[in-house]
Amino acid sequence: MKIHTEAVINLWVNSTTISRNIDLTLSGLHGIGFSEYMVLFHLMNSPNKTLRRIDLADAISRTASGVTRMLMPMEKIGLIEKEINPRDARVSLVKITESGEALFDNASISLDEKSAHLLKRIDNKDISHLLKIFDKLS
Amino acid sequence: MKIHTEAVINLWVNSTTISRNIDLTLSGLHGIGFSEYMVLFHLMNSPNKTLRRIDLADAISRTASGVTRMLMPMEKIGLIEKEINPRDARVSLVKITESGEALFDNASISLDEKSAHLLKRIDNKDISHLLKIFDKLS
DNA sequence: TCAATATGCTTGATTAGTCAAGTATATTGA
DNA sequence: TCAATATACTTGACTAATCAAGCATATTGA
Repeated sequence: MKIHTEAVINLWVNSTTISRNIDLTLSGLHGIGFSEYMVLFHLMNSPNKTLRRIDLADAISRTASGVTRMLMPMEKIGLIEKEINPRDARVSLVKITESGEALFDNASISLDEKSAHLLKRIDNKDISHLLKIFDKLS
Repeated sequence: MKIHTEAVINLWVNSTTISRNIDLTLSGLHGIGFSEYMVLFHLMNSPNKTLRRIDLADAISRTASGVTRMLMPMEKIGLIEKEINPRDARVSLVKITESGEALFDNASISLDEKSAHLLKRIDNKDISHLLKIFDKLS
């Protein structure tokens, strides 16, 4: 078997297992899944903590309609809010709320713990190497 | 941000992008998604090319009912078939068919090409290192 | 021995996501 | 200028997966 294929399969297997695990942890403790966490994560790391829906879709590898559906309950429970773009009326901006930020901060602590646990068999040097490799991918 | 968390997030982001890409390739060329390919993959690597549904579920990080639903169309189009376990009537074994094997072989070629393309920016030494790190995870 | 529990699987109801089509607005180029 | 095209988003119809409940069979321990 070709090593690239082996790498891709291993990537799939491990990330599937890991994200399932994290989904369970986050939803149990904070009521959101890994995808919702990633939405908040991208918002937190954006200028003005605001993003266009289409860019959000791109960031989390989902379609525009997937994002629309996903944000509906998140807006309902007050994690995010809509903002208008005065320059372009087609655009609907998404902004994280105060309570969204608070939840994100708490969820981040849980994620830190869980991540450390999930990767406990990998030493720090290998983790750094892993990050360097991922950097080359993007 | 903690490096373990960063690694987990990068793993998620990259594997999401990559599996989306592979889904498109495989479904366009062979009519199956990455998950279906992984089912065939695990069957091919099992003694007798046969597995219990519950072990399959475990291997691809899905629930038992997810596997039941997923295998229905795969059986319909003749990629897999049911086998009885004479020792335990609760169990329904899954076996890959001849035509399933043929499709798997063809799909593997496409996957090889696509994987090489997706990881083209990573050199072979890094790929090997990546595999070693993944080994430690399991 | 056989009631209690555990295991393997399927099904009904629900949720999450996709695609294709539609709406509204913006941009482009003859 | 303004028709043609492109972009951002939403919606309806569908597909895929989940969970909880249920059924059948196996295993366990008093």
